[in-house]
Amino acid sequence: MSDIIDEVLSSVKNSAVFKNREYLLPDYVPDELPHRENEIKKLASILVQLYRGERPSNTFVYGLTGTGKTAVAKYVLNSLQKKLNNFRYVYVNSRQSDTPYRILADIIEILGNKVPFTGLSTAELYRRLVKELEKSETVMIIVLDEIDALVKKHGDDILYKLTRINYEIHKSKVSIIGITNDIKFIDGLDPRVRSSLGEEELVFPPYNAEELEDILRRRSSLAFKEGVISDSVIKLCAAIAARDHGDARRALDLLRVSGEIAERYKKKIVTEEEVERARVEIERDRVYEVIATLPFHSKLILLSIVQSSIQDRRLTTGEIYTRYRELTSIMSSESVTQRRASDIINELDMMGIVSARVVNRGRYGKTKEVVLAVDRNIVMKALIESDERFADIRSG
DNA sequence: CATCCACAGGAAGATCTGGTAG
DNA sequence: CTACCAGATCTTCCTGTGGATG
Repeated sequence: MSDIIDEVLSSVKNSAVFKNREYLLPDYVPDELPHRENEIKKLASILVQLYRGERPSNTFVYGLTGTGKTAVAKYVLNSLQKKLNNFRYVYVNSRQSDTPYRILADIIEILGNKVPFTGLSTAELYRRLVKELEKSETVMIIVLDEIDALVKKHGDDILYKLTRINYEIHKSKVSIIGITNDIKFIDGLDPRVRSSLGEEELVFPPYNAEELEDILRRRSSLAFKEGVISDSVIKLCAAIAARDHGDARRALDLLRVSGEIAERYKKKIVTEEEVERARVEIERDRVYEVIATLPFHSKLILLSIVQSSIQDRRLTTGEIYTRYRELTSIMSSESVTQRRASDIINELDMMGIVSARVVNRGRYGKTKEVVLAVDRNIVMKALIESDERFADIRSG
């Protein structure tokens, strides 16, 4: 038994491919951020107010995913922290902590106080945060990453409260850095929030293919052994990611998974073939994961879509709902209303599992046309494996 | 050219879970 | 114990709508 474990362990230790895989993981923050020098400079010059103990302007940071927004923010704050000791900062990812309650709880916890996981009112948490800030006399920088996700779900109320917090505290000062992928989202904000949060703005352009190549080269020389990665593989990964709005994270993932695949098949070098496989595998894993964690009725709606799709025919909400009702009656389960089903279809669309678009068919009404956007076999696999209630339902 | 299909999707609130405070 | 809270999910009720068709 332990032979097997030893074998697996030694295969990782004596990897033929990787020198140090960590450098390719998404949460690794490199010592230098190539091609983001301008952004670093701009952000630093905003935050440099801290040097005089003043509150820096609230700042909006825009840029598509994988353009280095988070990395730059963390990098600048960490570097400043080392040089100046007169401020504190909190980083909150508002996709993970996607409720007002969690945001406040996270901030308070990082400040060093425990709060219950649930049960209090947000007003109470806000009060506690104020109290916590009044304990000491510092400048507090709050970084809210991916705030668009939060605002979409819960509105801009918390943002308003956070921007107003300076009027309630006297000893400390708070400054907010809001990071967003979605530029349009600013327009939907309450004008008061927009003006106070957007005192400064910083835009991150996507990386172009050359810049991506450079980044990949630097990282792969740290992560891979000599000669494993050829220049053409780098170029391919960069090209794929550049096509997808210059997402560096995507490019790095691609490179890492390609390496993992090469390793799994006991190859000594990574070729274009592994990159292609990696691309497929990354997408498949993402889809599987998303489906497996869906709520029960969302899964049922999805199953209805799979079962009623014949080739690439587009389905209407009504057709899907009819099949869904059949399924719930077979399973003797409750069913949700069509109103809810319509929202669920929209959710599946946003996750990229189906593609839905609203069409007007004149006399034949307004509806959504829905097609499955992923391989049905993966859908079935994910459904069957994630919930035993689907175990005996086969496609057809 | 008005009609009317087959829904879209907004608003408000109900129900339930899993919690706190005193 | 009571009173209360947030958040997820869902319902009920609703108004809105582009264009094929009679």
